[in-house]
Amino acid sequence: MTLPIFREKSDDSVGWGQSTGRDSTVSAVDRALHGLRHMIATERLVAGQRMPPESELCDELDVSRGSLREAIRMLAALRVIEPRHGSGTYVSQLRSEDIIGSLSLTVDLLPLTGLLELYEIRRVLESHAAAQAAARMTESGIRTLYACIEEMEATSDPAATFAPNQRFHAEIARASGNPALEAMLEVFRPRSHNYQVYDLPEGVRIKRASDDDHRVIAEAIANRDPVAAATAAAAHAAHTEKWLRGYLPDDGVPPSGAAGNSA
Amino acid sequence: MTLPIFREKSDDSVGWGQSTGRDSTVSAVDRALHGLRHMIATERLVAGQRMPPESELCDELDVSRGSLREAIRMLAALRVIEPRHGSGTYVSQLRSEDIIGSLSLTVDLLPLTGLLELYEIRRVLESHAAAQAAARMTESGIRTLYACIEEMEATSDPAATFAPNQRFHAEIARASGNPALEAMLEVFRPRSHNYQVYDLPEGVRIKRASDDDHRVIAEAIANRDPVAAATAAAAHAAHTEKWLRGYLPDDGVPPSGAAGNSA
DNA sequence: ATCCGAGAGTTGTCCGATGACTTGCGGGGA
DNA sequence: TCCCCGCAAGTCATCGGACAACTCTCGGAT
Repeated sequence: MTLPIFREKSDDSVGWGQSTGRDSTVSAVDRALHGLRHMIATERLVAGQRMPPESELCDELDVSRGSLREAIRMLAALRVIEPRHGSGTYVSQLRSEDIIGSLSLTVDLLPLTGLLELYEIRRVLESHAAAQAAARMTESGIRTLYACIEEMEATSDPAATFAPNQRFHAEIARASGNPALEAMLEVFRPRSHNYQVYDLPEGVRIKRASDDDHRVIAEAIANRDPVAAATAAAAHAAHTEKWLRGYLPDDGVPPSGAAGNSA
Repeated sequence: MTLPIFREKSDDSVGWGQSTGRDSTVSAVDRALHGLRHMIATERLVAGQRMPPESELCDELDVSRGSLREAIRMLAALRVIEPRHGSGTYVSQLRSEDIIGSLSLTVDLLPLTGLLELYEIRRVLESHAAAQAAARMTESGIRTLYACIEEMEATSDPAATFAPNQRFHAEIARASGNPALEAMLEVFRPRSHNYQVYDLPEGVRIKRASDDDHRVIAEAIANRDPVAAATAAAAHAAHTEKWLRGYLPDDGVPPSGAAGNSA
């Protein structure tokens, strides 16, 4: 691997490690964080490798063990490293899906307005994934899609539709062949169920519309028609987005009568 | 005080630990992490609010101060909370662009194969943003685009093209009107410069092709033609992706079956 | 050859103390 | 009266040490 001309950015990560220039403007945790990150960026530590023990890292980075551990936890939250009790701290595989998966803890905390911004992204990506799936999905995958559809249509219980709905979309995402895309759609999707649109007064109508959407998507994929699949998936995501937007005026109140939508 | 602790496991505690599922005993840091997250999710702490001091949180969550601080750092790395020295720890604004921006520290660490997976996503999103920009960008924004283009074309120094290139794409992203989309493109973009494609033997040709791409994109946006803008932006991203892919096959191992990865 | 226990190595957790920074309050001077 | 300054309380930042919990290897016993 001589090729990757790896240019470590010179933003604020120069001269880490020497205690003489202990810049008072940089906190100890930042020193440890950037120091560890630098070790990985420069491939001194490679994916899957066990890192030196905390005591050595403390010595090299010139921070206390407490500060070092806080930096370690930050990188662990970002799925860059993975501490194992009693064994050591390991660099993760650094796969794109892992990195993106680090958002799973936080998207649930977004207010509805921020969530809707993510839904525009989701709509575009879901559409793209469906197009790819139309070209790549296996026959057995397509059969799985229809199995999910039938399972969803067989019940009107919102809780029972959750799992097959997840599987349906996950199957399409996986067929896209891009793990990063799959992970991103996975992160964005589950939140749509925190607001339980099926419990609205129009729940029955909404569920039927959703079922119809799923059939159209599956048909397009089965017909190997990427454009139709993309269109259908975008429409489906747009529907969800529209229903969700109904929650905007007052939080938690169904928008039957008090819908003062401004968008 | 002596609360029996929150035991509502079956609510929203999914997808955060991919380990082999040993949840019989929960570590102290996990208790603190989920406790804090739960306070925010249930809106006991709202965006922008100052959190209780660490001593109180330690008492309530029943963890030591060290473990609590590690949990705090994890949420801080995810941009959910923000500690301020001497003042207190505050819940962030919880905007989608903040959450997505937490990836900025990690994308630089991805190996090239993972980066290429992100580039497929980037291509789709850049295309969408360009289409939106064609419909929404102001006249002054369009003038800025051309100013960036001229600045880029005026030099052949890779370092000098970096800034205007950033501004060009950032302007289009901002014109999309979606802060989350803007942040995501911002996260994905800068990495393209860590591999300095302009320093390749074909650098001159590549740069000219890139300049041409930028002109086509700007023309389409100026003509208020979303479809043309989307196409041009997708083509531009695809070009970058192709050049970057040139770094891939480098090896001491013969590329049998293209690394087995289902592209 | 297999099983198992001891021991070294490593991370997890807690405690106490001190430094650094912010903020608000009140005193002193113009 | 008004403004500036300094003090003090509150809070986070950092350090050092100690012990517990866990993993893994190695050597002995069966």
